[in-house]
Amino acid sequence: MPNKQTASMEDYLEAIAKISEVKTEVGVTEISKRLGVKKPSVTIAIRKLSEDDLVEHRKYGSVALTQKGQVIARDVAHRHEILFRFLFEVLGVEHGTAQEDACKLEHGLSPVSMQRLTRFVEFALTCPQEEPTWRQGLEYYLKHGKCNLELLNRGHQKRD
Amino acid sequence: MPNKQTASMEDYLEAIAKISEVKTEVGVTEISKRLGVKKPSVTIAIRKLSEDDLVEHRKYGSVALTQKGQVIARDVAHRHEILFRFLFEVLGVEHGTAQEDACKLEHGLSPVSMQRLTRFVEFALTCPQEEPTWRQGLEYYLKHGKCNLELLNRGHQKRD
DNA sequence: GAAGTGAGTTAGGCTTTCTTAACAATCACA
DNA sequence: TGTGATTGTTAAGAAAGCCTAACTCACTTC
Repeated sequence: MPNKQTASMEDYLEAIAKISEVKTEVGVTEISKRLGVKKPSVTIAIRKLSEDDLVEHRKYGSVALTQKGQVIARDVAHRHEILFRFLFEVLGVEHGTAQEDACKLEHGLSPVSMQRLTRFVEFALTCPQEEPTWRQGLEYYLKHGKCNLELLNRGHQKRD
Repeated sequence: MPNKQTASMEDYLEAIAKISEVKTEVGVTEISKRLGVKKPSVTIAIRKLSEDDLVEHRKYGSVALTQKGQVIARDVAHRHEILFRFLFEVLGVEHGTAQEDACKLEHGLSPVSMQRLTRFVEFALTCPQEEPTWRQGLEYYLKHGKCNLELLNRGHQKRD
């Protein structure tokens, strides 16, 4: 039972994970700043996560993810990462916007679609290194809203 | 002032629009079935939308979108459509899942990203008709998780 | 060791969205 | 025309998330 969490709770878990990459102690204030919510909201969220065994927390102490919490946090972060890369690197969306959008989308995509998107992003960023045409064609299309026919013709020859 | 609506209200508007494509009268029960919520929820939502001048509604009568309501509904439907086509036609996600996911994502994407995605989907589905390699390559990658090198080599020759 | 400061918590309240249960209007048709 | 089924509405309330205000705790500093 991977203990399905709400979008909001997933955000808290993700935030805690991100902060503990950088700091040894994760505090309520830090989480509150990162997520743009007030401290009481954090306290309450932590209580809930704690009841679900996703974080470790003693009153007035610092917060830490449990094993279970880490699993979910990693999953969310992964979803975020993929979406961000898709928006930023493939579609060329501006950095900040891509981050914001990834934050919102990361909770709505089914595992199946996520898996497909992951593959797609990998494909887009690694596979066609020696085949510049389609990424170039995409870039052109994103910019101009129509195909670059010249590029298309240049890029390949009819075989037999 | 385009009267920013919540995800939920957008769903109601979209549903009303979809139903009125098929039926002359849009009823509470119909909306309720389509969105999978109970009728009182619909009544309340309609009251709210009515206060915002997005739907026309007399007690016990049928519901209709106003001009303003139609604008928003069309926009939501468009976002849905693009996301669906991306998931279904480009990524090959199963029809039902693609619909569900599109429903969730359609509220979270910024206009900028949406515009880019639209372009991308157009590009993917129309441009490379004479250039089978990249879609084929993608298909292969989605299935096997790695590049089809043979296809890559077959698809183009080094120029000069 | 008392006082002040910053961090964390509790209490109470608001909004959104949904629910169930009970009531009211409308319509079809005998 | 009256009655029963369908449709729509009201009332009351629950859950999730957020907020402000007011409190408590812990830690530093003199």
